[in-house]
Amino acid sequence: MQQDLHLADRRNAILRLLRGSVVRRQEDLVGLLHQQGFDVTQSSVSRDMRELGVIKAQGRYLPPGAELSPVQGDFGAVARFVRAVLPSGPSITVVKTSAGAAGTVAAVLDKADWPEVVGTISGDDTIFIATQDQAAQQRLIIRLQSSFRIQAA
Amino acid sequence: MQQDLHLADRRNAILRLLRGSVVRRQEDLVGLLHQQGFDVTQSSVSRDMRELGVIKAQGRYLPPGAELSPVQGDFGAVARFVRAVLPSGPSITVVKTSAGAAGTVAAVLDKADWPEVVGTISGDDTIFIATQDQAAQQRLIIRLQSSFRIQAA
DNA sequence: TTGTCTGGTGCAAATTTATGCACTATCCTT
DNA sequence: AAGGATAGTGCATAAATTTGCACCAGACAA
Repeated sequence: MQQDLHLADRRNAILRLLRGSVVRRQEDLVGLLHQQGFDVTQSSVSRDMRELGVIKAQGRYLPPGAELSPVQGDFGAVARFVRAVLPSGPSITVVKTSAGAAGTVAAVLDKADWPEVVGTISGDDTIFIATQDQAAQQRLIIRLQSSFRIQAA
Repeated sequence: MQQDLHLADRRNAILRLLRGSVVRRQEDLVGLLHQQGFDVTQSSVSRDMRELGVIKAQGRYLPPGAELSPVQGDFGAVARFVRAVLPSGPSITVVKTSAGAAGTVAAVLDKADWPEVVGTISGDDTIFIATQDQAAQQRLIIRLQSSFRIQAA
């Protein structure tokens, strides 16, 4: 199907559109494509999405490879300040942040009010989080890594 | 809500389940959660998905951070062999692969039968792709980068 | 204790997305 | 040239996900 420019061009256009604008529904894309002269229906867009490997996260579509721009609530806002998550003994977990950011990150953690957390105290670039036992500590670490998008130890 | 173990534990369970199994529908997750003793409906799972920042790609749900293990068709299978995509003049694009993988990757490209591609030849770790002109070359490069998840030059 | 307020939830309806089917254009093979 | 595969698509419908609303339980203040 060497001369099927329509399909190929449309898919390129979709990738471009996803990079440039916030697309929440396939119908939105149909509208944008129409503006660019592509006459297509939601059915085909749905198929294009599958073929292109488009991702849906946080309620919007993203081109493959555009990873991690989306974030979850407050965590995303402070994730970039988090440097490491480390266990200390069976019940203390230490979170290292960039200088001066500990308080901000700790505030978000406190607000989240996770059940594993018994208490937290924070310095300038370090947060200590106390959990009841090792099981809770492990759950907490998994959760922290997930929330801040940190690669597993 | 410090003692709301239900919600917190359920969300941890969801993350764990998403890591361990292929979940294509929220109902699937409802079933898996029931097996683990969580009594919950699809409605809540939908809300959990949003809160957790779960991603849907290639028709399945993935935990945040678990990036793109899934792939699009054949491309994903060979993506890890692709080392670089480079333009050479206005119509030739060179794809560098790991040793011995060029043939395999080229086969996938040929099968894809993209409209921009005029022809390809491959050696041991290199593939030359000919396009009609620079415009086609540019589209091709974008597409290759997207398909193989390579960061833009 | 009693009245409020809030978060979490299920239910059912609304909204969105996926897909079976039919149709068309092309490509291949003979 | 004719016959038979194939890919791409729209339409209509099925399937899946989101959301408005009401309710309930626990937290809190009076």
